[in-house]
Amino acid sequence: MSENELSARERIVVGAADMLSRRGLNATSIRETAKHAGAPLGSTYHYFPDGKGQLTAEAVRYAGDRVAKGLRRALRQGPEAGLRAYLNVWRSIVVDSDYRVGCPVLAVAIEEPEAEERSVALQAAAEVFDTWQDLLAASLREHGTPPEQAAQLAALVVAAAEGAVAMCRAQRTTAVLDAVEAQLNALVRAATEGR
Amino acid sequence: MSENELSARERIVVGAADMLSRRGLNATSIRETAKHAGAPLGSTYHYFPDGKGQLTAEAVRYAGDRVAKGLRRALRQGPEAGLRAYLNVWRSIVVDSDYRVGCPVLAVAIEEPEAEERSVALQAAAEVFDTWQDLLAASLREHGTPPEQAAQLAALVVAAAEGAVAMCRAQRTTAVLDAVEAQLNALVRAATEGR
DNA sequence: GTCTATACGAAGATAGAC
DNA sequence: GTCTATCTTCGTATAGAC
Repeated sequence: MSENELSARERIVVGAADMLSRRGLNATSIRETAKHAGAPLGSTYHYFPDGKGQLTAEAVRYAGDRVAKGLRRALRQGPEAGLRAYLNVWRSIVVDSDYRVGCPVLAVAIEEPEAEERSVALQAAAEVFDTWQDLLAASLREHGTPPEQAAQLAALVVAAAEGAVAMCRAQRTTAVLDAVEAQLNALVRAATEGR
Repeated sequence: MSENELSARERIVVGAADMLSRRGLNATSIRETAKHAGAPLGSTYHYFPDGKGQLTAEAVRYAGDRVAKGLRRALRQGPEAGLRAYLNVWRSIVVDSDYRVGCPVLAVAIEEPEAEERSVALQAAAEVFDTWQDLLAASLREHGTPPEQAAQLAALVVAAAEGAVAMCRAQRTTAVLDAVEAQLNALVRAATEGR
């Protein structure tokens, strides 16, 4: 809301997203998130009265929105450009961090919610995945891909990117990301060939 | 090693793999793993003197070997059968657990190793991913797929399955897994068409 | 060789001082 | 309204009794 520098609340959310993408949900403590943002522990419970779940959900939505924004822009030049941009985002994140950073949404998706009711953070993760898929699928449809094929291919793209990022981190190579990009590129091209 | 019932050590490893696949690495405590296996906490440090890293690495290898064994068997009937079996394993795991269980190897892959040196558990995860890819790629090559294409397609299959499992857990639907299966099936069929 | 008891730190969360 | 101090629980790990 201020012109240039982020508010304490924003710094906490951004920091939480970063920690999630490095260490996973459980290893991301509110304590350290606050410290990293230069805020006292009590502040986090002032800004996020519902505790860790609420903060995590906001961090997931923040990260999801950033990727979606970039994807939307790239998709204006067509599905192939969108795919390239999408995969490049993930490749940059992985390589620039020396294989230490991955996807914060995935990190939240793989941890069992403690309570019976569905956690708000997991809900947020599902919505982010849906958004990414829908953006890709809509663009494919607009470029001549039949609806069902478009939805399937969009799901494959998102799933493969998520898996590839995690695998590349373990293997400390971009090999899987490169292979996935080659295969998906060919698929998207074929699916939009007739225009 | 005994005929039918598992040793305490084996029960600990199996339980650790299960907890990893539900809650992730950090939320899988040695304490609870021991309790779940009916063993005292001290025992785990007797069996796994190097602590949590060692136990985690063994759990990852255990889970990886189980999947690899099933995959190897299914691949005897060709790449399409192998793909079907591979995806069915993951679908069963996700659905039978009411979307609470995922892949323990992925869980280990996404958490930053604390020390500078590469953790033994992360190393184990990388090896499991490699094994799965290699099995699929070899089968594809044996059925006429050119080597580079076989390697790329195998990487896509493993990455997409990993991502799809995580996404399905968040969304509480098998939609992504279904979409991924349809797309990969067509790809594998096309890649082995000439036989 | 197995396990009880414990050390020590850090987690989530809150009460209540400023 | 912001933050300090603290409660309670749980984490890894170990010392040393059986």
